[in-house]
Amino acid sequence: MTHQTVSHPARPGLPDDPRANVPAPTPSCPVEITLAALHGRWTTLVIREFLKGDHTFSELREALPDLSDKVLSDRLAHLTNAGILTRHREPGWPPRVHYTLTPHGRSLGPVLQALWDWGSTAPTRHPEDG
Amino acid sequence: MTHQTVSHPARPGLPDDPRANVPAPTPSCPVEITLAALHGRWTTLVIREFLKGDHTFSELREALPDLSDKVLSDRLAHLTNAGILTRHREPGWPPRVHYTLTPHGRSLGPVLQALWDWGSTAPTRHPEDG
DNA sequence: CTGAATCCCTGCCGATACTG
DNA sequence: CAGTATCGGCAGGGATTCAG
Repeated sequence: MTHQTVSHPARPGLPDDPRANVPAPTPSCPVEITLAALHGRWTTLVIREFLKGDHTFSELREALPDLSDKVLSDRLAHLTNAGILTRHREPGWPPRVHYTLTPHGRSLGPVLQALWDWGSTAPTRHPEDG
Repeated sequence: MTHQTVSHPARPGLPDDPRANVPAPTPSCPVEITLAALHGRWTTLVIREFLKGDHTFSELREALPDLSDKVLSDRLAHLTNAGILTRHREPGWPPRVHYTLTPHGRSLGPVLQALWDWGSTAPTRHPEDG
């Protein structure tokens, strides 16, 4: 599709939705939901691997050698829980677990694209402040 | 603008840019740059206030009563440092500091919109896992 | 009024060792 | 092979207090 049919408010980023009028960060805010899904180191890189195709645990380990087993396991559980991945354990030996991107997970593509686009147009960087 | 003129790769979220082939999370990745800009609790809500218009320190305190002075100060410094806000100290008394969104900061609108849109289409939520 | 300094508590991430 | 259990370091964020 080339264009979304959801109602576009006059000012981008300011949807006229009741959930937008929040006095504090709340998990029910859609923006927070997305940031929570992407939360954590390595998470976006893991999603990026899945945008190329599905993987098993070992394949991911090869693709991201600096990522420890524990954190990889955490990320996969987190993303599965968020409805971004589905887990499929293949019977037999050796045990192999296959992870696949759900349609909802694949729809993260444009989101990552938006993040990439903005980050590519950075003006002047100020290294301090962290 | 209604439409971006940057080259769109065949698969969204998978730009054919050398910076995309990273073996580990690195600050030079545009996605990481954007996530770093939005990083921290309250950050997106502060940006949201500025999408409505510029504010002083006190006005922000009124708009976000549950946000402590220290964290507000941290966020403003962070966003100023990231080129999203500009700081203007008005002479005279009482001291007032005016913060304004830069063009680069205003261009975060579509990014927040993308985050909102994806978070609005969440399928089934699994409360566990945090 | 604006914002920096300090203290404490919590949660993330990495490394290692262990289990089905 | 694919995880879980545990521990330690470190950075984030809230409350309070102090300064320009």
